[in-house]
Amino acid sequence: MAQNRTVSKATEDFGGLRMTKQRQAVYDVLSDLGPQHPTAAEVFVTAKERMPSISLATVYNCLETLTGAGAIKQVNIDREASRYCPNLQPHAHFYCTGCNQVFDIGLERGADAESVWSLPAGCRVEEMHVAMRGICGRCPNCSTAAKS
Amino acid sequence: MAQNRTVSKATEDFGGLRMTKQRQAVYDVLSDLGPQHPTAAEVFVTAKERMPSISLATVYNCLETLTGAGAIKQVNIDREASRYCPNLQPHAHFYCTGCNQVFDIGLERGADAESVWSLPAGCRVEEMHVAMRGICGRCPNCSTAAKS
DNA sequence: GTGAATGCAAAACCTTTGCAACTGG
DNA sequence: CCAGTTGCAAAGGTTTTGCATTCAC
Repeated sequence: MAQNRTVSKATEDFGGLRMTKQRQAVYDVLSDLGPQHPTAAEVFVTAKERMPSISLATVYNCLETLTGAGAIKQVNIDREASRYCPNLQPHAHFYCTGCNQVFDIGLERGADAESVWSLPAGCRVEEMHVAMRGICGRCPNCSTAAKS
Repeated sequence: MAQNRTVSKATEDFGGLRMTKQRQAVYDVLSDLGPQHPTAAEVFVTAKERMPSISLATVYNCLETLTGAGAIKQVNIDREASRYCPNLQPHAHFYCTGCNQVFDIGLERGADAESVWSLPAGCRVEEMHVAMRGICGRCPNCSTAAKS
Protein backbone atom coordinates (compact mmCIF):
# COMPACT_ATOMS: atom_id res chain seq x y z
CA MET A 1 0.00 0.00 0.00
CA ALA A 2 1.26 3.41 -0.95
CA GLN A 3 4.33 1.33 -1.70
CA ASN A 4 3.44 0.39 -5.25
CA ARG A 5 3.82 3.93 -6.33
CA THR A 6 3.02 3.79 -10.01
CA VAL A 7 2.91 7.47 -9.59
CA SER A 8 4.31 9.36 -6.66
CA LYS A 9 2.59 9.19 -3.34
CA ALA A 10 3.72 12.69 -2.55
CA THR A 11 1.23 15.38 -1.70
CA GLU A 12 -1.87 13.39 -1.02
CA ASP A 13 -5.01 15.30 -0.33
CA PHE A 14 -6.71 14.64 2.97
CA GLY A 15 -9.91 16.56 2.67
CA GLY A 16 -8.66 20.12 2.60
CA LEU A 17 -6.13 19.58 5.33
CA ARG A 18 -3.26 22.01 5.03
CA MET A 19 -0.51 19.72 3.85
CA THR A 20 2.68 20.73 5.58
CA LYS A 21 5.99 18.97 5.01
CA GLN A 22 5.74 17.51 8.48
CA ARG A 23 2.28 16.07 7.95
CA GLN A 24 3.37 14.59 4.66
CA ALA A 25 6.51 13.15 6.26
CA VAL A 26 4.57 11.61 9.14
CA TYR A 27 2.08 10.10 6.76
CA ASP A 28 4.83 8.72 4.53
CA VAL A 29 6.67 7.19 7.46
CA LEU A 30 3.50 5.54 8.60
CA SER A 31 2.81 4.22 5.11
CA ASP A 32 6.28 2.74 4.99
CA LEU A 33 6.24 1.23 8.46
CA GLY A 34 2.58 0.34 8.25
CA PRO A 35 2.55 -3.33 9.23
CA GLN A 36 4.81 -2.62 12.20
CA HIS A 37 2.16 -0.48 13.82
CA PRO A 38 4.68 2.02 15.14
CA THR A 39 4.20 4.17 18.20
CA ALA A 40 4.50 7.95 18.03
CA ALA A 41 8.05 7.66 19.34
CA GLU A 42 8.93 5.17 16.59
CA VAL A 43 7.40 7.35 13.91
CA PHE A 44 9.41 10.22 15.35
CA VAL A 45 12.72 8.35 15.03
CA THR A 46 12.20 7.55 11.36
CA ALA A 47 10.72 10.92 10.55
CA LYS A 48 13.67 12.64 12.16
CA GLU A 49 16.06 10.70 9.91
CA ARG A 50 14.28 12.15 6.92
CA MET A 51 13.60 15.59 8.37
CA PRO A 52 15.98 16.32 11.25
CA SER A 53 14.16 19.43 12.34
CA ILE A 54 10.88 17.71 13.15
CA SER A 55 9.87 17.59 16.80
CA LEU A 56 8.10 14.96 18.81
CA ALA A 57 5.26 17.33 19.62
CA THR A 58 4.71 17.87 15.92
CA VAL A 59 4.63 14.14 15.32
CA TYR A 60 1.94 13.80 17.97
CA ASN A 61 0.19 16.74 16.44
CA CYS A 62 0.26 15.34 12.93
CA LEU A 63 -0.80 11.88 14.05
CA GLU A 64 -3.78 13.40 15.83
CA THR A 65 -4.72 15.55 12.87
CA LEU A 66 -4.40 12.69 10.41
CA THR A 67 -6.46 10.48 12.68
CA GLY A 68 -9.12 13.15 12.91
CA ALA A 69 -9.15 13.50 9.14
CA GLY A 70 -9.64 9.76 8.80
CA ALA A 71 -6.36 9.24 6.96
CA ILE A 72 -4.92 6.86 9.55
CA LYS A 73 -6.13 4.99 12.61
CA GLN A 74 -4.99 5.08 16.19
CA VAL A 75 -4.57 1.69 17.83
CA ASN A 76 -4.75 1.41 21.59
CA ILE A 77 -3.92 -1.85 23.27
CA ASP A 78 -4.26 -1.82 27.02
CA ARG A 79 -2.40 1.14 28.44
CA GLU A 80 0.61 0.88 26.20
CA ALA A 81 1.69 3.77 24.03
CA SER A 82 -0.71 4.34 21.14
CA ARG A 83 0.24 2.80 17.84
CA TYR A 84 -0.78 4.08 14.44
CA CYS A 85 -1.95 2.25 11.37
CA PRO A 86 -2.47 3.33 7.76
CA ASN A 87 -4.86 0.46 7.04
CA LEU A 88 -8.32 1.98 6.61
CA GLN A 89 -10.17 -1.26 5.96
CA PRO A 90 -12.29 -2.52 8.84
CA HIS A 91 -9.99 -4.80 10.77
CA ALA A 92 -9.08 -6.02 14.23
CA HIS A 93 -5.70 -6.01 15.93
CA PHE A 94 -3.98 -9.05 17.30
CA TYR A 95 -1.26 -8.40 19.83
CA CYS A 96 1.05 -11.38 20.20
CA THR A 97 2.39 -11.66 23.73
CA GLY A 98 5.08 -14.03 22.48
CA CYS A 99 6.77 -11.75 19.98
CA ASN A 100 5.27 -8.40 20.93
CA GLN A 101 4.04 -7.74 17.42
CA VAL A 102 0.72 -6.38 16.29
CA PHE A 103 -1.06 -7.95 13.33
CA ASP A 104 -4.03 -6.78 11.34
CA ILE A 105 -6.88 -9.26 11.22
CA GLY A 106 -9.44 -8.90 8.45
CA LEU A 107 -13.11 -9.74 8.57
CA GLU A 108 -14.28 -13.09 7.30
CA ARG A 109 -15.79 -12.75 3.86
CA GLY A 110 -19.27 -11.30 4.17
CA ALA A 111 -19.10 -11.08 7.93
CA ASP A 112 -20.14 -8.06 9.93
CA ALA A 113 -18.44 -7.38 13.23
CA GLU A 114 -21.31 -5.41 14.69
CA SER A 115 -24.05 -7.93 14.13
CA VAL A 116 -22.84 -10.37 16.77
CA TRP A 117 -23.50 -7.77 19.44
CA SER A 118 -26.91 -7.18 20.90
CA LEU A 119 -27.10 -3.42 20.52
CA PRO A 120 -30.11 -1.64 22.05
CA ALA A 121 -32.48 -0.07 19.55
CA GLY A 122 -31.73 3.55 18.76
CA CYS A 123 -28.09 3.25 19.50
CA ARG A 124 -25.78 4.32 16.71
CA VAL A 125 -22.24 2.99 16.44
CA GLU A 126 -19.76 5.39 14.91
CA GLU A 127 -16.56 3.57 15.59
CA MET A 128 -15.56 0.09 16.69
CA HIS A 129 -12.26 -1.13 18.06
CA VAL A 130 -11.44 -4.79 18.35
CA ALA A 131 -8.23 -5.98 19.96
CA MET A 132 -7.10 -9.48 20.84
CA ARG A 133 -4.17 -10.76 22.81
CA GLY A 134 -2.67 -14.16 22.43
CA ILE A 135 -0.01 -16.17 20.68
CA CYS A 136 0.37 -15.75 16.96
CA GLY A 137 2.03 -19.13 16.35
CA ARG A 138 4.13 -17.71 13.52
CA CYS A 139 7.53 -17.08 15.07
CA PRO A 140 9.77 -19.70 16.74
CA ASN A 141 8.97 -18.13 20.07
CA CYS A 142 5.30 -18.50 19.46
CA SER A 143 5.12 -21.85 17.72
CA THR A 144 6.67 -23.38 20.84
CA ALA A 145 4.29 -21.58 23.12
CA ALA A 146 1.33 -22.50 20.95
CA LYS A 147 1.86 -26.23 21.45
CA SER A 148 1.24 -26.22 25.20
CA MET B 1 -17.85 -16.66 39.26
CA ALA B 2 -18.66 -15.11 42.61
CA GLN B 3 -21.66 -13.61 40.86
CA ASN B 4 -24.37 -16.18 41.58
CA ARG B 5 -24.16 -15.85 45.30
CA THR B 6 -27.59 -15.93 46.87
CA VAL B 7 -26.14 -15.08 50.26
CA SER B 8 -23.96 -12.12 51.17
CA LYS B 9 -21.20 -10.98 48.91
CA ALA B 10 -18.90 -10.33 51.86
CA THR B 11 -15.61 -12.16 52.07
CA GLU B 12 -15.60 -13.79 48.70
CA ASP B 13 -12.81 -16.13 47.80
CA PHE B 14 -10.80 -15.23 44.73
CA GLY B 15 -8.66 -18.28 44.23
CA GLY B 16 -6.49 -18.14 47.31
CA LEU B 17 -5.93 -14.41 47.11
CA ARG B 18 -5.18 -12.97 50.50
CA MET B 19 -8.38 -11.10 51.24
CA THR B 20 -7.45 -7.87 52.93
CA LYS B 21 -10.00 -5.31 54.04
CA GLN B 22 -8.87 -3.05 51.22
CA ARG B 23 -9.32 -5.67 48.52
CA GLN B 24 -12.72 -6.52 49.84
CA ALA B 25 -13.66 -2.85 49.99
CA VAL B 26 -12.47 -2.20 46.44
CA TYR B 27 -14.34 -5.22 45.16
CA ASP B 28 -17.50 -4.22 47.02
CA VAL B 29 -17.34 -0.67 45.68
CA LEU B 30 -16.96 -2.00 42.18
CA SER B 31 -19.88 -4.37 42.64
CA ASP B 32 -22.01 -1.50 43.84
CA LEU B 33 -20.98 0.95 41.13
CA GLY B 34 -20.71 -1.77 38.50
CA PRO B 35 -22.82 -0.37 35.66
CA GLN B 36 -21.12 3.02 36.00
CA HIS B 37 -17.78 1.54 34.99
CA PRO B 38 -15.86 3.72 37.44
CA THR B 39 -12.26 4.78 37.01
CA ALA B 40 -9.67 4.04 39.70
CA ALA B 41 -10.09 7.58 40.97
CA GLU B 42 -13.86 7.12 41.24
CA VAL B 43 -13.47 3.82 43.04
CA PHE B 44 -11.05 5.59 45.36
CA VAL B 45 -13.55 8.30 46.27
CA THR B 46 -16.25 5.83 47.25
CA ALA B 47 -13.83 3.46 48.93
CA LYS B 48 -12.45 6.31 51.00
CA GLU B 49 -15.93 7.15 52.25
CA ARG B 50 -16.20 3.65 53.61
CA MET B 51 -12.58 3.28 54.71
CA PRO B 52 -10.96 6.68 55.15
CA SER B 53 -7.45 5.30 55.53
CA ILE B 54 -7.30 3.69 52.09
CA SER B 55 -4.87 5.20 49.62
CA LEU B 56 -5.09 5.68 45.89
CA ALA B 57 -2.03 3.51 45.32
CA THR B 58 -3.75 0.70 47.18
CA VAL B 59 -6.84 1.09 45.04
CA TYR B 60 -4.70 0.77 41.92
CA ASN B 61 -2.99 -2.18 43.51
CA CYS B 62 -6.18 -3.95 44.41
CA LEU B 63 -7.72 -3.30 41.00
CA GLU B 64 -4.67 -4.79 39.34
CA THR B 65 -4.63 -7.80 41.63
CA LEU B 66 -8.34 -8.45 41.20
CA THR B 67 -7.98 -8.10 37.43
CA GLY B 68 -5.10 -10.58 37.46
CA ALA B 69 -7.17 -12.98 39.53
CA GLY B 70 -9.99 -12.72 37.01
CA ALA B 71 -12.43 -11.28 39.50
CA ILE B 72 -12.99 -8.07 37.57
CA LYS B 73 -12.16 -6.67 34.16
CA GLN B 74 -10.20 -3.61 33.13
CA VAL B 75 -11.82 -1.52 30.42
CA ASN B 76 -9.67 0.75 28.29
CA ILE B 77 -11.30 3.16 25.90
CA ASP B 78 -8.94 5.25 23.88
CA ARG B 79 -6.39 6.85 26.14
CA GLU B 80 -8.76 7.76 28.88
CA ALA B 81 -8.25 6.56 32.42
CA SER B 82 -8.94 2.84 32.77
CA ARG B 83 -12.36 1.86 33.97
CA TYR B 84 -13.22 -1.29 35.87
CA CYS B 85 -16.10 -3.66 35.50
CA PRO B 86 -17.39 -6.52 37.65
CA ASN B 87 -19.27 -8.14 34.74
CA LEU B 88 -17.42 -11.32 33.87
CA GLN B 89 -19.68 -12.40 31.01
CA PRO B 90 -18.24 -11.90 27.53
CA HIS B 91 -19.40 -8.47 26.51
CA ALA B 92 -18.46 -5.35 24.57
CA HIS B 93 -18.39 -1.76 25.79
CA PHE B 94 -20.29 1.06 24.23
CA TYR B 95 -19.04 4.52 25.02
CA CYS B 96 -21.66 7.16 24.36
CA THR B 97 -20.12 10.42 23.23
CA GLY B 98 -23.40 12.21 23.97
CA CYS B 99 -23.68 11.39 27.66
CA ASN B 100 -20.21 10.09 28.40
CA GLN B 101 -21.49 6.85 29.81
CA VAL B 102 -20.24 3.35 29.22
CA PHE B 103 -22.71 0.52 28.63
CA ASP B 104 -22.19 -3.21 28.57
CA ILE B 105 -23.32 -4.86 25.35
CA GLY B 106 -24.00 -8.60 25.41
CA LEU B 107 -23.51 -11.07 22.61
CA GLU B 108 -26.45 -11.99 20.42
CA ARG B 109 -27.85 -15.35 21.41
CA GLY B 110 -25.59 -18.08 20.09
CA ALA B 111 -23.20 -15.64 18.46
CA ASP B 112 -19.44 -15.86 18.74
CA ALA B 113 -17.43 -12.66 18.57
CA GLU B 114 -14.26 -14.35 17.35
CA SER B 115 -15.71 -16.16 14.39
CA VAL B 116 -16.30 -13.06 12.29
CA TRP B 117 -12.56 -12.46 12.21
CA SER B 118 -10.28 -14.23 9.78
CA LEU B 119 -7.65 -15.44 12.22
CA PRO B 120 -4.57 -17.13 10.76
CA ALA B 121 -4.23 -20.81 11.54
CA GLY B 122 -2.18 -21.56 14.64
CA CYS B 123 -3.00 -18.30 16.28
CA ARG B 124 -4.52 -18.58 19.72
CA VAL B 125 -6.68 -15.83 21.17
CA GLU B 126 -6.51 -15.47 24.93
CA GLU B 127 -8.36 -12.24 25.39
CA MET B 128 -10.58 -10.03 23.29
CA HIS B 129 -11.61 -6.45 23.84
CA VAL B 130 -14.39 -4.81 21.90
CA ALA B 131 -15.21 -1.15 22.29
CA MET B 132 -17.61 1.03 20.34
CA ARG B 133 -18.17 4.76 20.33
CA GLY B 134 -21.35 6.41 19.28
CA ILE B 135 -24.66 7.75 20.46
CA CYS B 136 -26.72 5.63 22.82
CA GLY B 137 -30.06 7.24 22.00
CA ARG B 138 -31.30 6.75 25.56
CA CYS B 139 -30.82 10.12 27.20
CA PRO B 140 -32.39 13.43 26.10
CA ASN B 141 -28.98 14.55 24.96
CA CYS B 142 -28.59 11.50 22.83
CA SER B 143 -32.07 11.02 21.48
CA THR B 144 -31.78 14.47 19.91
CA ALA B 145 -28.38 13.69 18.47
CA ALA B 146 -29.56 10.32 17.19
CA LYS B 147 -32.20 11.88 14.96
CA SER B 148 -29.75 13.77 12.79
C1' DG C 1 -0.73 38.69 4.42
C1' DT C 2 -2.65 35.88 7.86
C1' DG C 3 -4.41 32.17 10.39
C1' DA C 4 -2.73 27.85 11.21
C1' DA C 5 1.25 24.78 12.20
C1' DT C 6 5.82 24.16 14.11
C1' DG C 7 9.53 23.47 17.70
C1' DC C 8 10.93 23.71 22.18
C1' DA C 9 10.49 23.03 26.97
C1' DA C 10 7.63 22.69 30.67
C1' DA C 11 3.38 20.80 32.53
C1' DA C 12 -0.34 17.48 32.86
C1' DC C 13 -2.15 13.13 33.37
C1' DC C 14 -2.58 8.42 34.83
C1' DT C 15 -0.10 4.88 36.84
C1' DT C 16 3.79 2.60 39.17
C1' DT C 17 7.44 2.27 42.56
C1' DG C 18 10.49 2.42 46.89
C1' DC C 19 10.30 1.78 51.41
C1' DA C 20 9.02 1.56 56.31
C1' DA C 21 5.11 0.02 58.93
C1' DC C 22 1.53 -3.23 59.37
C1' DT C 23 -1.42 -7.57 59.02
C1' DG C 24 -3.80 -11.79 57.56
C1' DG C 25 -3.39 -16.67 57.56
C1' DC D 1 5.71 -15.33 62.51
C1' DC D 2 6.68 -13.33 58.09
C1' DA D 3 5.68 -13.00 53.22
C1' DG D 4 2.66 -10.15 51.26
C1' DT D 5 0.13 -5.73 51.57
C1' DT D 6 -0.48 -1.03 52.80
C1' DG D 7 0.16 4.16 52.74
C1' DC D 8 2.73 7.85 51.46
C1' DA D 9 5.33 10.58 48.48
C1' DA D 10 8.17 10.72 44.78
C1' DA D 11 9.17 9.13 40.03
C1' DG D 12 7.78 7.18 35.59
C1' DG D 13 6.09 7.12 30.74
C1' DT D 14 3.01 9.12 27.47
C1' DT D 15 0.72 12.92 25.76
C1' DT D 16 -0.58 17.85 25.78
C1' DT D 17 0.18 22.79 26.16
C1' DG D 18 1.99 27.77 25.97
C1' DC D 19 4.27 30.68 23.25
C1' DA D 20 7.33 32.80 19.94
C1' DT D 21 8.59 31.72 15.23
C1' DT D 22 7.65 30.06 10.64
C1' DC D 23 4.89 28.57 6.80
C1' DA D 24 1.13 27.16 3.42
C1' DC D 25 -2.41 28.90 1.04
